[in-house]
Amino acid sequence: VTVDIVVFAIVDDALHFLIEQRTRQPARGEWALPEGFVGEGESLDRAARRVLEEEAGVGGAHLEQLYTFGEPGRDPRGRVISVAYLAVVPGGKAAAGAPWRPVRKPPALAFDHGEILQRALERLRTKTEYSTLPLRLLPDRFTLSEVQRVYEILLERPLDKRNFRRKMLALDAIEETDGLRREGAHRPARLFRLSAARPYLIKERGILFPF
Amino acid sequence: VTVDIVVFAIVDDALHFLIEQRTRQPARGEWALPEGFVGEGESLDRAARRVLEEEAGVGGAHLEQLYTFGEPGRDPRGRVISVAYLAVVPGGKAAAGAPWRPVRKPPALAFDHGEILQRALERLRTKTEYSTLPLRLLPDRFTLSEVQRVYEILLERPLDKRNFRRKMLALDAIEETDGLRREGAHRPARLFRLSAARPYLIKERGILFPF
DNA sequence: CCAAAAGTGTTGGCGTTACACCCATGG
DNA sequence: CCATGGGTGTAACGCCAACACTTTTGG
Repeated sequence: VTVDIVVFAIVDDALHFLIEQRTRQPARGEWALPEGFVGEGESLDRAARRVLEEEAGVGGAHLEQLYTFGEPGRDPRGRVISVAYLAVVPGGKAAAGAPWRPVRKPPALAFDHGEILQRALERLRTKTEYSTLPLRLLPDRFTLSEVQRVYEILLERPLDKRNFRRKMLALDAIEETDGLRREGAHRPARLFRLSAARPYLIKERGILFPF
Repeated sequence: VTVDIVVFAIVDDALHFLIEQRTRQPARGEWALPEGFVGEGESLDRAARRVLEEEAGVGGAHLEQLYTFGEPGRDPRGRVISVAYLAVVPGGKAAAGAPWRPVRKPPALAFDHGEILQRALERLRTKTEYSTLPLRLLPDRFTLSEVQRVYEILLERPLDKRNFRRKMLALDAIEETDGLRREGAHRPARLFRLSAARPYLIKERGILFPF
């Protein structure tokens, strides 16, 4: 049993994910998702967190279980069952030299990792619609315009500035700080942070039966 | 690695799930979810389907992966990782003598099966809001009132008849047949079936950004 | 003074909710 | 003829989407 992790970050105004070059057989030299065996006496969540930190060098990220892949032929080592995780890290922490790849044209990946990536993407995009998970892609302090840019990247369409701000603020997921960001020849932007009260919001109400 | 299955059905106008009495150690004699080891060369989905049919005697049900449980201490046999599945079967097929239990006051369950049940319930309720999964709880032919009753049981609140019918029909998930159900001293009810075109609908649009 | 991004309100339309009565049948 | 559940339409309201200009700063 292994854990595989799809780590997302925004790099250069585009959604990227993290890969590793495999150092051992099988698929030595090929690109793959960060992966590791689950240790004896180690929970799945802890294994995922460990792999994320050891293999990918990323700490404190949002991490959630995604799906479990267990097709018999998916790994040449024999029967390997892989519990896939989805991780989301702030763009700033994306180490400069790390092998981030754009999700728009991903490289060929070993095993069934391409399929895992697709499922992670689908989950991230779905959650963009009804949760504040995308806020995890932002650094500690951020402007509302940056939030909007992240949502636009994920949804792949432009959003109306006024409507976006009104809705985002109404969620109470972020709160003002007294900081300002000054950069460039224009009015400084108010800085926000995740609100302590409800840092991660999932809207429970659905589409079918709001009545 | 095992698969555990939470099988839901409507029995006596209440949501029930299926349990089994364990015939072997560990936890012999206790109640538990239908469970089985994943065979060599068997995919997880196929293992789940097999367990569902062999252990629970249910065929042709809707089946989907739910979550993977891997806490080190969850099974006294040692390290057992369990891929949990959610199954939904028509109420009619609920074998008369089968050990269905109401989800409202479930019996004590072995291992961490209580937790698995809770997560399955949460998923089913969430999907009730934005998909037509609940239609799988109905028999081959059904009336609109029966559909409404199922949704009311799952959501635990009454729904307006006219609004419900309008919305349900607008989804194109069910279609009229020319059959009627006559029972009791009142107007017969039109029978419907799952529509061939879109038997399982998930609304993609979310709450946050419909604009 | 100019360029560039930040910030701010209102209105029309559409979708949702609320609501009450007639229909068809069996006994 | 009466009891029972099946079946149907509309109007008011609230929410959402569309839309343009002023503010603040650096150069």
